[in-house]
Formats: sequence, structure tokens, C-alpha cells
Amino acid sequence: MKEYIPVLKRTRLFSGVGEEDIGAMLSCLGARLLTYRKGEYVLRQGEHLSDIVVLAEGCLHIQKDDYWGNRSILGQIGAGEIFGEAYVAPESGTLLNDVVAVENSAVFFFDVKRVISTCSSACRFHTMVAQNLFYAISEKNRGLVQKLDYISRRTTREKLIAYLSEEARKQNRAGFTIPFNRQQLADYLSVDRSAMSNELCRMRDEGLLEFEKNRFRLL
Amino acid sequence: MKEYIPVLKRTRLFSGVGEEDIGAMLSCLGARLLTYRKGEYVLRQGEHLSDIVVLAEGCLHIQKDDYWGNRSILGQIGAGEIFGEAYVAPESGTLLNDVVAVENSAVFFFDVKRVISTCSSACRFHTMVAQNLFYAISEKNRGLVQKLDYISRRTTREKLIAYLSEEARKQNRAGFTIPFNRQQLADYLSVDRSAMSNELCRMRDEGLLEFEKNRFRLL
DNA sequence: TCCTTTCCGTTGTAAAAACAACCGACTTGT
DNA sequence: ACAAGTCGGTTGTTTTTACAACGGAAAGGA
Repeated sequence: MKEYIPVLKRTRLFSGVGEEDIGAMLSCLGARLLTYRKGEYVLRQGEHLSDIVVLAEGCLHIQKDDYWGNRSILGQIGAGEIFGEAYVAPESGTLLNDVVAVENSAVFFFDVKRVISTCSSACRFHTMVAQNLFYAISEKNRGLVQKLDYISRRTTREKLIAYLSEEARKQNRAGFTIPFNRQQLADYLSVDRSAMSNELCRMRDEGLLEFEKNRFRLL
Repeated sequence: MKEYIPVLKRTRLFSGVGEEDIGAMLSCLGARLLTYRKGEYVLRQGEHLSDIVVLAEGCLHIQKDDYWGNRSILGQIGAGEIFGEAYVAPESGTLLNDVVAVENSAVFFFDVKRVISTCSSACRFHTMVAQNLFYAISEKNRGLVQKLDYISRRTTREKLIAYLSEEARKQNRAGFTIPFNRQQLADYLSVDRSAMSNELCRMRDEGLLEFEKNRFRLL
């Protein structure tokens, strides 16, 4: 476990906490470290979860098989990232997805009850970890609300406008770059790539915007 | 402020806390109570927010005007409900929506920093309120992930299947009722009502399911 | 340099959704 | 009992998307 403390130190959850303090806190947080081989399931859809999951090493996929066996990959978890925050409330429903190791991986599990109840012993930074977790969920929440705002538009054009306007506003200038290539943007907005590419060019021809690669300018 | 303590007692945030303890906690949580007349803005898109908002009385709409002035209503806040959890992280982006009073309303604002940092004085239930908030966000998060899972499907049929399967699984029986009428379900899934109604009947004719009003049975 | 891969625009076709409009059943209030 | 409103199904038309397939440009590696 100790060997991963430098990794933990760089995570959102332990931001602002020193390595010695992390080491001292591990038992107090009920930390468990498990390793998985490529292809193994870390969590399964339908299970209950009462731990916050932090990936120390490797790569996980969040995926779902529908009842015809079609698999869709909803997300990826890289080293240092958190998972499970949405499922740890006492009355929470079960996991909505499978989590599978796509590389050999090392995974920390922290008992959420012990994370958010400050312990009686003298963990100086326990409160900070709890707050980090709180803020992490809060920001994830905002990201979900935003994505939902884009995706709930009816047409591809509306989705693009919603996304690009927000990105322009956020970067606060006429020209801005987006962190996606075409395929990734299409996946993010849940539309077909070629249809989206089509729509983008049509909007350009109508004089609504300009673009080159992932650099855009709204007119 | 005191007159709303019975209302607060029934909220998710103060669940498990007695009225006297709530009263004692109000100042310690940095509570402010503001009233709004019907039509007034409570919060505006683009603002920063560092408070958790609890509606004590009235009704608020979460809405957004796009840059052509088209207004869309994304949600409603009823008495006792919480808002703002997605925006209170220190580095969080600004509010993505307007919040408007559609009735005369009374609104509590709680400084989020004071909610999640247990105070030095002897607020016995402060920790419980912080945990309640944490779990509330966590569950809201799960709801968003789930909705996103439905809406990101390409066709109306796929959205319906995703939603109905999950609802069947959740209620754990072949027959189940949904908490929406047709228009509300269409709004929730972000599709056209008549197109959805069409698709539902087509699925029924194909023998995939049966329904009557808001009672369904998957076959 | 040559080969392979990735990225992105383009086209055509088939499928699906949006939209508008209408109807009958049922509820609700007066 | 009547009028008004809500709800859900249906139809037909137009718009939009998905899908498959192709080609050229650019990037990267052997």
C-alpha cells in the first residue's frame, strides 16, 4: 500500500495533504488495496457500493451491456481518478454500470462512512479529505448537468450551438479550442460523427461560424 | 426565520435533527432568509454561488434562455428542496441556469463552507447536516448519470427500452407503474410526445410490452 | 520513401423523428 | 348537464438523422 502514497498525493481526494499524513490516515479511512488483471471485473452492475474507489495504477472502463448483449463504453477511469461517489449514499440504488480493468490495475477502496465522519483520533487532515470529496462530487455534478443540457437538445445543430456557445463563454473569447476531435465530440454529444461533420460544415457555409481542426470561432 | 424551522426539519438537509437543534444551528451555518415576489430572479446564469439554497416556501423554476431568447424550463424546485450543490466548489464554474420565483417564495441560503466544516462550538448535529448534504448530492449524481444513460441513446425506442427496463428492474416485478404521464415522460427523455406515443404503440403491437395509462408490463 | 493509420469531409439512401393537426375518452369545475 | 381542459392515440408531411461507404490530407513508423 505504501508504495502508492505518492500517487494518492496527486489525486483530487488527497489534494493538500502530505505523504506522511496520507500514510497515517490510510487505516483510519478503512483503506483496502486490491489488484486486478486485465479483463477482470472490479465492480458489477446491480451491486451495492459503500466505498469510494480510487485507481492507483492501470486503466478501468465504465461499461454497460444491454439486454441484447450490446456493450457500450460510457467512460474511462485513469490513474488518480475517483469512482463510486454516485452510489455510496445509504439508501442509494445499485451500481448502474460494470467497471472492468482494461489493464492490470491497482485499486484503492475507502469506506465512505469513515471518510465523511471525522474520526476521534487526531487525523489532522481528515476533514480536508472529506471536503475534497465533497467538492469533487459537486463539480462532477455540474459537469453532468451541463452535458445533459447539451444532449437534451433535439437536433445536432442545437447540440452543437449549445456546446460551442458555452465553450466560447467559458474561454471568454471569440476564438477558442475544444478538447475533442470530431469523433470524440460526436461521442460526447451522442450523435453520429458524419452527420455532425455535415452539420458543422453547413453552419460554416451559412456563416454562423468558422473552424479549423479543433479551433472554432463563432460569428 | 424561526417560523420556518418546522419546514426545515422535514428537508433532506436537516433529516434527523430536532427543531431546537436546527434553531441553534442556523447562525452557525450562516443562514440567511430572503423572500422573492412572483417573477423575481433568485439566481442568474453566470453568477458564482457559494451557498446551498433551500426553498422554505413557494415554487422556483430552473430555466435557461438561449441566445435567441427561447426559454426552456429545466426543472422545478418545490418547498423543502435543495439547489446549488453543483456550483459551490471553490473552483467551480458559474451557474448554468437562471432560478426564478414562479410564486411568492421564501428562500434559505446556507454558506457551504460553514456547512461542511464542523464548527468549534458544540453543534451536536452539524456533522449530520454535512453528511446529509453529501448524500443528497451523491444521490442527485446517480440520478443524473441514469438520465444521461437514457437520453444518450440514439432512437426513441432505445430510450424507452433503457428507461422501462431500469424501472422494471428497480421495482423488481414484471408489471410496474411509472411516475410520469406521457408528456412528462417525453420531456424527461427529451423526445416528442407524439413520436414517443407512436413508438410505444408500435412496440406494443410487436409484442414487446403491454401498458395501460402509466402501468407497464415488459414481455 | 513507402506503408499504415487516423482524421475529417462528402455523398446517397433508408430510417427515424419532429411537427402540426385532429379525434375521442375522460375529468373537472360551475 | 354543459363547457373547458387534459390526456393519449393517430395520421400525414417535412425535416433530420443514422448508416455505410469513399477519398483525400496529414501524421507516424519502419
